[in-house]
Formats: sequence, C-alpha cells, structure tokens
Amino acid sequence: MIALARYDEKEDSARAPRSSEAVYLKLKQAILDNRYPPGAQILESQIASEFQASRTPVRESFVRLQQEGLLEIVPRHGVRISALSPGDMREIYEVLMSLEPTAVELLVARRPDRAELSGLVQACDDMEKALAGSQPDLVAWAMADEHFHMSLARLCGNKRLAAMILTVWDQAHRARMFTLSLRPLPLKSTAEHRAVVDAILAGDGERARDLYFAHRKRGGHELTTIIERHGIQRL
Amino acid sequence: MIALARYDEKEDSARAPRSSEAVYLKLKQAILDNRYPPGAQILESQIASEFQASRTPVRESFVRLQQEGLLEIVPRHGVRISALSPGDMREIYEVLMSLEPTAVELLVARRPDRAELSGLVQACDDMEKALAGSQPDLVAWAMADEHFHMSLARLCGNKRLAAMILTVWDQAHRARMFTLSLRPLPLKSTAEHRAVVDAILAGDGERARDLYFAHRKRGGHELTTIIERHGIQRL
DNA sequence: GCGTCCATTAATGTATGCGTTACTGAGGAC
DNA sequence: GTCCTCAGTAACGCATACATTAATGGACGC
Repeated sequence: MIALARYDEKEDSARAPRSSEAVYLKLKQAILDNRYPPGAQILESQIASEFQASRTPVRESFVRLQQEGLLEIVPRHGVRISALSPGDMREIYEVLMSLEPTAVELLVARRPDRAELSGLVQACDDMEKALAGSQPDLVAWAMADEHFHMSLARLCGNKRLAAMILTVWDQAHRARMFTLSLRPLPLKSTAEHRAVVDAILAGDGERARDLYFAHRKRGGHELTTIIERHGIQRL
Repeated sequence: MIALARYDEKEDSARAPRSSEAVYLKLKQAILDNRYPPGAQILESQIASEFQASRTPVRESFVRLQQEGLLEIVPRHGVRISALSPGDMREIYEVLMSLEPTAVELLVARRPDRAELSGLVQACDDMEKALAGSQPDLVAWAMADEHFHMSLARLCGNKRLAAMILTVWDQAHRARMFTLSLRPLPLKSTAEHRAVVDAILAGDGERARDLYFAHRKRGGHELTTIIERHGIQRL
C-alpha cells in the first residue's frame, strides 16, 4: 500500500554510506526511468551483481519498494515490477483528488509568505518555458509539473499527507511519462497552477482548494480518457 | 511513509509458512498491544530469540514496520518504537478527515446493497451493546468502532485509499486506546455511525460524506482536546 | 505419441559469520 | 575535580553459506 518511510528522510549525517540505501535509491530510479519495464521479472542476484552488493541489501530494497507499490514480491517466485491497470490509475487519481486539495488547504492555513512559495513560482516559470518554443519540451514540462505538485505536498506541513501524495505520484510517474505525447498540449495547465498560487497568497483556502481539485480532476480525466481511447491495459 | 503493502494481503496459499511473515505479524501486534511501549529501544537479537527466528526475518519486519510508521530504524543505533507527538496526532486526523469522507463517497457511488454493509451494521450493534450495560465496556466499543471504520475503508473499492486509512489508524491505535477512559462516553457516536449507513443505503453521497466528515472532525477534536488538557507529549 | 513422474537445477528464504561503528567506562592530564 | 582520550565491547550492516521449494526437462510407461 502506501509507504510511510519517506518523511523519515533526514540527510543530517552523510557519514554512513549504507549500501542498502544506495541500492534502494538506484533501483527505485531505475524503475521510475522504465529501465525495468512493468511486468518484468527480476532476480535478486541480478540486481546484486548489477549494483555490486550482496543479496541482503537488495532484499531490503525490494521490501521497501513493494510497500511503495513499485514492485511486487511473489513468495518463492521472485519479484515483478508493478504494472498499472486502468483501475489502478483510477485509484491513484481518486487518492490524489482527496489528498491534494487537502494539502493546499493546509498550506493556506499556514499563511506562507512569498518566499516559501518560490519553488512553486519557479515551477510555473519552468512549465511556461518548456512550452514557449516552437518545439515544446514535454519532458521538461512534466518535470516542472511534478516539481510543482511535490513541492506543494511538502509545503503543506503534514509529513504523512505529503508522503502519501509523493508515493502515489511515484506510482503514476511512468504512466504520466508514457502518455505525455498522447495528450493535448497542457497550455491551460500553467494558468491553473498560477491561479492556485495566487489563491494561496491571498489566503483564500476555499478557492485554492476548489481550483486544485478542479485541476486534479481535469488531469485525471484527461489521462483516463487517453487510456481508454488507446485501449491501454497495462503500463 | 504510508505503507502500501496491506492491499497485497492475499491469504490464498497458506502453504508457505514464512518465518518473516510470522515475525512481522507478531511484532506488529505486540506494538499495537503496547507490549513494546513507545520510545522503547529494541534489539534485533532480542526479537529474534523471542520469536525463535534469526536476525534476517526480524530485519525484514523492521523495514516493513518502519514504512508503516510504527517504529524507526536509527542506523547503527537500533530500532525505536514510534512515539506520537500531539503534532503527529494532528497529522493523522488531518489525513483521516481527507480520506475517510472520500472513501464513503466512493462507497456510495458503488451503490452497495444491504448485505454488503452488514459488517457496518454489525459494528454499530456491537458499539451499542458495549455501552448498554451499567458498566460500559470501553474496549469493546473501541474495537467495534475500529471495525466500522476499517470495514468502510475496505468497502470503498479503492485498495490504495483503504490501505492508507488502515495504516494511519494503526499508527493512532495505541493513542486511542490510551485516551479511551479520558474521553466522555461516546453515546452520540453510534447514532452518527448509523446515520452514515443510512445515507449510504439511501445513495446520498453528499450527505454520507458530510456526516462522516463531521464525525471524524468531532472525534479528532475530542482527542486533541484531551491531549492538550492532560499535557500529554508522547504516546 | 502423449501424459505423467522423477530428478536436476536454480532461485528464494533463512541462518550465521565477519567487519565496522558507536557507546561505555576507566584512566590520566590539566 | 573535570575533561579528554583510548581501549574494550556490543550491536548493526553486509556477505555468504545452507536449506527449501518450485520449475524444467527428460525418460519411461501406457
């Protein structure tokens, strides 16, 4: 289900370069980058030799990644990279439609100043820049979009809530990247993001919440439509 | 930070009595039962000998329980059972105020028949029974209450959402049990639960959502008040 | 020729050993 | 008397060895 560990990340003492942590991070990145495609069966020893570690830290990483929903440990059968069904995508967007508006509401209640929101503004600028040229850079836009949403989650002041949002975002990451070129150009999206920032600065929690909810709903609907139209079953 | 693994529980083949699973379940139950109190430092070897297993499955359990937020692995320092601060309780109730109303809304949208909701009705009956006598059985009431909320989460049709709810409920379990005798008798609570069930059966998603939100908000407020009034810092 | 059974093999699950690190306590110096 | 240093020890993190299980392929029987 939903991995709770992320709010634990404290980069205080870099004195302990634990192998299991390194394996976890590299394996996770590899999955998100689709270097291990959904449905792929992977072996402990394979990952171990690939990352030059023993099976022990690899197993530990498997457990963590399973709880984050990125892979499944089938006892005695090994590990399979999770593939998302259309139903999974629906679940993810239902969760986000619940949690993200709450997060923005909590953020407004904290009355953040403009400096605290600089990351959000920067993300909006990046999104605009990515779409400005004659050849829109969809990947850059997606990264800025992700950065906006994850920053907002982190800013809300509720670590559990933030961790949950980040976890399901990670689960949906590949699907988003995959459908990026299939969706209409997200031209309205940036304006929606800026409107949310304005509402936050104005201290209007209800408006921020409603705007964010509508934004999330539209995004989810777009993605769902694409999945249906293309008859995608697993991603 | 929110453990995603629970929706994975499939008790299909009981053919593989894995030691790590047994250790995980027993250790988790022990923590929930407060046999390892919050803040306690525990040793891998201690748990291993206690459960007659080696350190390997114990470590695996530690990783899982850390992601569920029930304990913290401090590298090179061992494992500490999580203690909830008032801020943690606030976080948990903010998450539940967001997720539980969504869950009930999703459940209504599925138009469940009366049979599907029998578990909820049973839980209401149990709550009433627990408070009926001259000597109210608070523990029985709390168990029925928990059963109601967890059943509703599971019924909503969104496994990720359900898993998240269950995870934070587990985190708050000890705190709830601890404050049980400090709160006023939950006499209104049962009626609120029944009203939610009625709204579900009536197919009125908005009413069910609002009722559940109000119920959750009141419960959270009650608990927060108790924590403040008694100056509880860790539980 | 096909199906079933057994043996072999390969990968997981568990146990254990080894190296490293951090804590503890004692002893000495200022 | 207090603080700092150092050595001893105990627990963790990782590696590896062993046990267990499931899958695969071949051979035998029908």
